[in-house]
Amino acid sequence: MGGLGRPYLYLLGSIFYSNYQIKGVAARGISLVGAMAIIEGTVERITFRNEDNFYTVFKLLASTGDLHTCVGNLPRIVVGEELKLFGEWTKHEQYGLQFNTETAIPCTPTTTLGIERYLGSGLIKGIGPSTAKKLVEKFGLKTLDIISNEPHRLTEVEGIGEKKGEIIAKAFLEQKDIQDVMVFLQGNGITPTYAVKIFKVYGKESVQIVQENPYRLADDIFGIGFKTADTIAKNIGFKEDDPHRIRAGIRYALGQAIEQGHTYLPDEELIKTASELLGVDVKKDFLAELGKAKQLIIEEDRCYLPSLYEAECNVAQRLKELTRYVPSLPFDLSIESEFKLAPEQEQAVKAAMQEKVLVITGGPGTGKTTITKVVLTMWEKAGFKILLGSPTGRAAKRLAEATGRPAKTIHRLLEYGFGNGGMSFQRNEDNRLKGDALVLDEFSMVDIRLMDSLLKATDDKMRLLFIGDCDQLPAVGPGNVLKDLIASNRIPVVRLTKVYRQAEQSQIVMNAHRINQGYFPEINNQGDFVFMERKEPKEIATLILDLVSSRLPSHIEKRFNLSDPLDAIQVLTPMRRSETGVDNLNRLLQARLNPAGKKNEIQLGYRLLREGDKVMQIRNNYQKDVYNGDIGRITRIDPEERLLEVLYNDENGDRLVNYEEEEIDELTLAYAISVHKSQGSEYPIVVMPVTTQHYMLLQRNLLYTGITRAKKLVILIGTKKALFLCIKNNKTSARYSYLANRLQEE
DNA sequence: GACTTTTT
Repeated sequence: MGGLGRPYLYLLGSIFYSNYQIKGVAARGISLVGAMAIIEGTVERITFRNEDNFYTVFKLLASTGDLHTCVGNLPRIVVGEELKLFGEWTKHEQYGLQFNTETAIPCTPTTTLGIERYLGSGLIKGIGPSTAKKLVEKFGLKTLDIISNEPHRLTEVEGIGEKKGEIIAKAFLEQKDIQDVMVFLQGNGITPTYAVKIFKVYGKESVQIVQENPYRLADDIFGIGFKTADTIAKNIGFKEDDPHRIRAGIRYALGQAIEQGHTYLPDEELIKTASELLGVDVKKDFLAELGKAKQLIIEEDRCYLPSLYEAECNVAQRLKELTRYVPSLPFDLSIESEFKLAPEQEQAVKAAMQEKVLVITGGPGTGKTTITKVVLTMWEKAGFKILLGSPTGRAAKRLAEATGRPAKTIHRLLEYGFGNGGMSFQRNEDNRLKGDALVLDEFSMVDIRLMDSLLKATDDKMRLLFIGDCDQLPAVGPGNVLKDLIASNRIPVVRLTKVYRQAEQSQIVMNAHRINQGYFPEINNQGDFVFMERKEPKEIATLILDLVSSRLPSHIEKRFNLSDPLDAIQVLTPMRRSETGVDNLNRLLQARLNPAGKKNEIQLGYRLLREGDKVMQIRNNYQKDVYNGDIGRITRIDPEERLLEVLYNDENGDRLVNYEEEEIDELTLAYAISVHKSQGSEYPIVVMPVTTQHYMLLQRNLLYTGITRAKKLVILIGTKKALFLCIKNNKTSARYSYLANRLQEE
């Protein structure tokens, strides 16, 4: 049974026992013993159904006359259908005795009533309840035989002409096709959900297509990747060195590289990773072959997926086009004096007046916001219509607050939405953005694809101002856009180095700079930068708990004049899993800081939320005006109504936001959050583990981003070795990208 | 040693 996934079989409107079905049932017979039970009956009522995952709660009227509550993931179910269910009885806390269905096989209806209900269920196009009634009145128990074997006799029924008879017979046969396909697919390790998706795309050719080249599934079916396709291929007897497998594997390897941030891979490296991945020696000829088939773009030794090659070339070409046109505005000294600019900042504003495309980069506290405000004021004075955007919802909100002007996410700016048969940007080369200038903040988070979309939608005459911190974490998506623009030396750049916001003697700032330059931070634990040595992950977690629950809070009021420790202290950690990861720390911190008691709670899946919990919104919600990364406190949970209320505190003061049950998955515990999530936010005090447990994520810019989130105090806990590894690992800047070179090409 | 995550 290996590789078959869940022992799960469901036949769509099965009437015929085809070969596939017999094989399928026989194969599963082994597992239908022991704890498994079998019940049979008619579907009486569907109580609940989720069309996304086919989770269904229904009542089954058994032949004994009992009415059973049954649950399970059934891709297709209709009232009146007779089903044989394989599964086990379970006891649900709230709903009592239930039959948990693993496998459901529709039975051929055995009574005239069953046949009538089955045919009239809507399962077969062209037959409704009244036609079903007439058919059964005429043919009785033989109705189904006649539809499939003697369809011409259907005209004997009053009201059914030749045409309608044909439609009915055809729809009935289609059901049989679906059934065959479903049985074949499910028999080869494909879950019912995907079997339905596959059938929707390939129709009755599904079996043939999958048998010929299961790797096509990875291209054609959303949600099926190389791994699943490979499992299916194995099941139906594909060899490890099958050319289909190798070609698909090469593209998968390239896809993996893209997930790591590369825009291309050099051919040698692609061959090496593909060979390792497939467990087969991949010959270089395959690359050339894929190149010929346009499934790969090969430029010298660089191998690209076509979409990324286009994106990278277009970004370079578009930037060259846009910079060709050079406008100039006078630099207005009267505004400058209002804002009191330092020389470096003045230079940045001047550049923004003169350049068509400009990059301003600098760390926290170097005055990026001030500069932005001055530039906006001056541009507005010149009568410019200005667009403001950020890669994330939260950053857009902050930009709007900081500048007092509307700002949107880049996605909203480009009107991401349904069109052209799918989700896409409605602002594009055919429908460009209107305006004189576009200002983008947190530009380090923009990847090559988004940059491509953005430049396509940018009007030729529009000025572009990109603002970001090139030492922060790179974009999640592929490319190194900000760093490449800077490295190319073809785009005007202003680098802000002087820190104005934090006191010069701040060790946070000083050490952030040291780390950036690859030096070990100065640690004397006298100032605002503290390192506490702990080796074992357990010790680290314990120390974090102690610090956050008792040791720090007693200091907070005296030293920092902060009242609420929960607001003031933020635990940051590089990853989700592991003992010192987000999930575990949240569990521990919730138990310590907000233990169970008289407070109301709500349990959703594995997540437990309690009144008083510190939570974070993890999706933009424009109706509620809360954004991915916003942190608040649960003030009330109504377990009866399954409602929840969160208090957010932002520039506009306190604000209560209500969540209904189905919206609660937009929230997660936020006692500890990932460093990635913290990007763009600042906290008075940051506590962060630095341990070799997080080996893969010990990166310089991750450490840099983490510590620069702290305004007053940062406490690192872990080993000097881990800290050292972090600082030495500058690999993220070594993403394969050719954008800088393309910008330099004439 | 295998990890982070944006957008609608």
